[in-house]
Amino acid sequence: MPEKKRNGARRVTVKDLARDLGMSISTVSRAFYPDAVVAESTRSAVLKRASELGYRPNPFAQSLITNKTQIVGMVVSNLTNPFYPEVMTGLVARLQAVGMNVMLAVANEPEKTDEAVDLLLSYQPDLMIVVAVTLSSQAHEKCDSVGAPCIFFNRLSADGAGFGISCDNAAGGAQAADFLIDAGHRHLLYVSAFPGASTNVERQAGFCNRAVERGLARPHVIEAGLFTYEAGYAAGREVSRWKGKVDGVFCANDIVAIGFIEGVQERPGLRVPDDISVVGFDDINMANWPSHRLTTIAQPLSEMMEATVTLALELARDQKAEPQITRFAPGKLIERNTTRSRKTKERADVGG
Amino acid sequence: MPEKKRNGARRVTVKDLARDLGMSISTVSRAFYPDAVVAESTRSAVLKRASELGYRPNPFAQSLITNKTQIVGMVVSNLTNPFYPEVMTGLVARLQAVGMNVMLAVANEPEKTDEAVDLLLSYQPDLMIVVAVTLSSQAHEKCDSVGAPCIFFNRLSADGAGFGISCDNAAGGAQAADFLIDAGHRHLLYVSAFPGASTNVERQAGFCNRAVERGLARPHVIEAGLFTYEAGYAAGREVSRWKGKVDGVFCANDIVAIGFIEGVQERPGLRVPDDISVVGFDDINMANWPSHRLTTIAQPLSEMMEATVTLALELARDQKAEPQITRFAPGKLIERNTTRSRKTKERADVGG
DNA sequence: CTGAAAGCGCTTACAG
DNA sequence: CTGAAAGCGCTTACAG
Repeated sequence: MPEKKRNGARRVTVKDLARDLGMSISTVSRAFYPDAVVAESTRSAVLKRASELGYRPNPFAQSLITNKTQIVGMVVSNLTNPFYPEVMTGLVARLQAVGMNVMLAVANEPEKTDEAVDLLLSYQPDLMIVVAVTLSSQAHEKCDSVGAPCIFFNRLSADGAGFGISCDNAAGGAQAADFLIDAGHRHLLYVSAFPGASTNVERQAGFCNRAVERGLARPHVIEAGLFTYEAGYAAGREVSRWKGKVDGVFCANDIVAIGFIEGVQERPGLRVPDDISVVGFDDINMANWPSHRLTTIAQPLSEMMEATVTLALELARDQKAEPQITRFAPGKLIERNTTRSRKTKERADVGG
Repeated sequence: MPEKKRNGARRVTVKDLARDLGMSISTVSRAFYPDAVVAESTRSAVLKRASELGYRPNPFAQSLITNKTQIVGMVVSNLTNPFYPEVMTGLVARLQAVGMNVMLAVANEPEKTDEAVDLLLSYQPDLMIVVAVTLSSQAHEKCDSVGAPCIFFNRLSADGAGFGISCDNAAGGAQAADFLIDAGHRHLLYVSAFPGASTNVERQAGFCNRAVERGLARPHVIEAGLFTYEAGYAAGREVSRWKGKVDGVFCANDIVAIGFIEGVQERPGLRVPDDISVVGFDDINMANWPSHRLTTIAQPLSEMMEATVTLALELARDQKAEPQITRFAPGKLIERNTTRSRKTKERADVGG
């Protein structure tokens, strides 16, 4: 039996429901819009019967009229950093809860990002959420021009345009510097990840500037290049071969820090935290595993995700015209086993 | 300026394009369908102008007619297992490449799975891909009944229905048993994860049955309960306190194995691999990190993903009526640092 | 090979 | 408060 739909179960439409209820389709339709004017008794009758019959308005037909799709286009990359699966899951779950659907595109190769955005855009998402991706300015403009404003989550857009939800990374960097300096470290190093990422730039600036403010030499910087374990590991190996002394390290994020620690310990006799203290950023789950026990600064993730959903809802309703960047204060530094105090007795006494 | 659309850039429609080209909208429309009969010169003219003007057929309007959406609904959970971000990324990228869009739902709480599926279904996906989720049979039936067949990736459906892409987990389990037994282990243990998962059941059966075939006592089984680091860790701690001797362990997957190893070593003097060998399953990236160097069996992930995309394409075209399960042979066991031979001299001699 | 017309499943002014 | 009608952007028999 070819030429037959996979199965007979035709979807029930407004027409069916209207006939069943002996009403016009206009009335039935209105019942699904809280703001539409319709007798309360009519509405409840419609809704009741609809759920019995399993009727749901066809979102495609709806969007043809309303120009709203309830779709959010989400562009992600680099899910090898466990921070992002956490973000994705949290965001998608929250968005689902308010009735929005997430259409996903992955942009692992930067060259393909624009293409991925295009594909997404053909479904006319009400807005875009960009996670851990650097959008070309053409792509960004295109989104805006078809009416899908972009929210940049965590990493902000290169041109500073669009909506942004992030944490105060500079303050986080400063916090890391203060912690290391207070604990007696004098030879600081920043392990940079992707140099084009706002998160990286801000954490580095916050860290280095604070060190200088506190009277130290400007910290060394080594460029790992990416927000990955492998990049951190390679940086760690390199540092392990340095002549110059380094006693306190702040890494661009946790996964880089974890890689760095393993890389730096490749040199026999070089130990974390005995010889070098290492601080990460994000507080991913793994940072608390017994094998890592990484000292780190937590991102205020729930707040950031809530704010994103709230903003998404506003944007989907065409409000909130003015793009703006919202920053949340990072959490307190969580001291675990990859840092230790280097105070001499004397200094310790002075410091209280 | 309220009451004004976010910006003027109205999307260009067939009508616009037809007028511009001086053709009928029927002709223009046909140009986008390779099978439609239209003069080649006409088609290329249309396509050329379309790309100049940035025209793309509105997929919503299209799907209203064709009943095809090019959307695949993807249900995932447990992205804390790094295996799944790898899967998701790979699958989404490949699906994108063939022009399909992925609509994502996360089902972290089992109770909410049906709801998530419902939301997805309202967008009439051509098919569903279910990853690491146990679907209720109602949910599964509902998908089928609205014409969205399900592909279960890796973990098969509880009722064995639907399409499935998996690896031969039983063979993998047997492989683990052979490896451990050949290396002189005699006291085997299987660390079970989620007992309802087909992957878990099959790996366990393959492992235990092979051990018995080879003349050993049926291996012990400890139920960690979930496919997570934490579950593996807890199981490891418990095993570390056992009186009975265990020398060879096969864990339901890598992340459980990594947790198990750290948990079991909590007991002073108990070492992996010196006292206990541990084998995982999946060969996630992390298994090869210096801190883990986990002996494991790789999944034939690329093959599995390719097969999924091929099947998805067929299903989207209404072919392939008969649900079936496809299994790929697992990779060879990769020996790293969490296992070692326990052969006595004598036995080693005998074994060659 | 091309065009005019019907219709997919909805929403929304417009009357009443 | 409700209904008839127009129309969103497309595709696809049906004629020619």
